[in-house]
Amino acid sequence: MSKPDIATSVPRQQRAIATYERLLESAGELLAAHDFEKVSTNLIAEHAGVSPPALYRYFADKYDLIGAVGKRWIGLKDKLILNIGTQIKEDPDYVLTSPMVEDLLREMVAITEDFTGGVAVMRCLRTVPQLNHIVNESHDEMARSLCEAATSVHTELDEAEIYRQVRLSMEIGYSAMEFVLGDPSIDRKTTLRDASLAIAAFSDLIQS
Amino acid sequence: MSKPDIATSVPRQQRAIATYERLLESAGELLAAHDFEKVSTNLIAEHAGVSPPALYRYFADKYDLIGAVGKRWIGLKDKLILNIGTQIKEDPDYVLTSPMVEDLLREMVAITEDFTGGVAVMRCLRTVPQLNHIVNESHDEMARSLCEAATSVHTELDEAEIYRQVRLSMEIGYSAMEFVLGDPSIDRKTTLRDASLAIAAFSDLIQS
DNA sequence: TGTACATCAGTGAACGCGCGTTCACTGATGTAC
DNA sequence: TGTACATCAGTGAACGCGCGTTCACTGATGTAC
Repeated sequence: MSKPDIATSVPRQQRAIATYERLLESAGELLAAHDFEKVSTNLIAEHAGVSPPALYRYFADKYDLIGAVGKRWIGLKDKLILNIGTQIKEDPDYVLTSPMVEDLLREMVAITEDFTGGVAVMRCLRTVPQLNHIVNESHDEMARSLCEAATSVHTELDEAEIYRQVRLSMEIGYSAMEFVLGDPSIDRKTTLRDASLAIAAFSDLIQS
Repeated sequence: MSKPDIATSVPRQQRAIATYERLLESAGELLAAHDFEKVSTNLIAEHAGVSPPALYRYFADKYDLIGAVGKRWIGLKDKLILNIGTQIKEDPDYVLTSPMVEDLLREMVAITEDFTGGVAVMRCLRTVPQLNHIVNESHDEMARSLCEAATSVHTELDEAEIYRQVRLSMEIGYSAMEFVLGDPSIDRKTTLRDASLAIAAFSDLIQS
């Protein structure tokens, strides 16, 4: 699924794995420094120290490459959410509160800042039509997962309604992250607290 | 300011005004049907029934043209916000409530749907780096305006804090609009209500 | 009211550019005997 | 342990394409006398 083109191959030799990794890193570094449209395949290859055709051995096209970078970042972020689902299932008395949502947002912001080019990657996942499905699929998967965990423990909850609430929470969380990461002059702590209060205001999963 | 290049001119003759308007309309119609990157200047000109160079009489470049479309839409949206500022100033007892915010969001959604290519225009204002400043300037201007209105009437409010809250409200409102406009399967009414509750949860301007 | 003239509006053809991508190829690596 | 061979990894050069934009020009409009 992540390798749509049968012509692309998975790196096997050490040298190949190193090249693959350098391509991903280069894409991240270049996205951090330039607008998406300036980051061409030729530039990525050059920055990675390989010739342009080398890129097409591992990636079907430009979007497949940038998408692979995006999936790495989004995977880190998703792990935090999946953890919450696990805790809900394991402990029937587990309750989410808005400070916990605030911590979650802060951790996600930290992950994004640690990830090379993370802020730019986050932006262009939302921004580039060909990459959009990656965010949508992740949000959908995460919402389903949380939803399934919550309704399996609290059977009185309406699944469709919880799903909708979680999806909206993710949209709000994502935009709050983009807001604080995009404008360093914003009071980050207060803004993330407000965003968590905002989410708590309508979510049945969060104790107010 | 909206005509950065001195070589571009304002349309004077009736024929010219018609051409100018057709270019804006064409851009909107094409954005509604195709991804931003597929909407080229040549395509816009063709769709408007003029030759490509005609476009450069009125617009410095592609972004100036798309930006002009964006400013039209954003101007309609901003009028609603400015109205609220006016009401705050005129009536010292005027209080905002979350249902009022919900109505505001609904009106903005309606305006966007009525505007040709509005949903696409909204997206690419956020999406295209060269157009980003238009949204940022509008949000900043609107936040300042509301802030000034509120603090002139309620002098106990902290201006910087109110500004931050209003900016965050706008980010959340914008993303809620993108969410419901981008996915027709979402329960629109409930989601806009939740978004208004979310905003009310942290805003000192809104009575809870 | 008619005409001369300045300015405005729009055209046809072509441009340079950099993009993503492909081709035919060479060199590197790993493996079987 | 050495060698032959298959496969993997990466290269140099070039491609077609469509983009945004410009140039030198013609035709349309409005205005002054």
